[in-house]
Amino acid sequence: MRNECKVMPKSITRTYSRYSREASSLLGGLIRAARKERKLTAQEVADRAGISRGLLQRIEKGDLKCEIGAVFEVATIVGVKLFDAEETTLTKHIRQTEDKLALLPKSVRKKSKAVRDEF
Amino acid sequence: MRNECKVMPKSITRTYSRYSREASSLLGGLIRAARKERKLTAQEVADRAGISRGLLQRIEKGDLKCEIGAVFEVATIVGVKLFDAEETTLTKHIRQTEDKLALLPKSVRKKSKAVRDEF
DNA sequence: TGATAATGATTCATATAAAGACCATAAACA
DNA sequence: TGTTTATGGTCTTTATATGAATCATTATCA
Repeated sequence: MRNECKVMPKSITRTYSRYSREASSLLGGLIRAARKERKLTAQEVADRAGISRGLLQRIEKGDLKCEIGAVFEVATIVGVKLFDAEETTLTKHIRQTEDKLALLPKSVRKKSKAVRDEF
Repeated sequence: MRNECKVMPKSITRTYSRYSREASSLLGGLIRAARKERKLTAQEVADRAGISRGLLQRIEKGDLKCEIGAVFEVATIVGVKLFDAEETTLTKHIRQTEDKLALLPKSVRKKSKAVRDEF
């Protein structure tokens, strides 16, 4: 007898681009390499980041389904710089981006679909 | 009467370092700026990334509690390069990291706590 | 080489992120 | 300036990521 379940749980399977997968994989590898270079155990880093060892494992594997905050924390702890920018420069960058945003239009307007290019 | 709830739901409040917060804020800002420059609506980008508009909003705000996969997807779509590396270079980088890892010891060993430095 | 510690992998319960629908506001363009 | 569209926020439900515990395997060091 097929379909034993009464209601099929419709799971949402996300798909990721190759670039995303590779970027995450690289980041995870960098974190792992940095951790070993600094001779830190997985448990130590996990404790310092306030996460579980299991999650750290997934992060180092480049699992895309981790919250970005945990990844950034771990990266910071083991010394992997995001954007290879210094702490001081980072704030400046943020301000520059805000300025740039101020110049751009606040909302993007699309042409109406009722444009008559039918024939 | 205090303690109305039978069981207190112990919520896990994560704390983040300033660097993580700033890095995420910067990334979100870059994404938002890039999206506007390319004249894409939030809905368009969300659809292409396969996420909801609400999640995109949080990503652009630099919310640290988003899955990194969604953030990377969006970044890729609007043209924000992680690691400012080309797609081709990325694979090479990954390989280099793997090589580097192969040279490092497979597990990190801490000195036993029973080290007698008591007095 | 033996003892100990780190890692890798699984499982389960639970906190919570995400989707989806909704409304209010604001901004763009005719 | 009126109309339409994009955005920002809130709420509820559902899917799922995370923590915790456990076990097997491997690697390190005495």
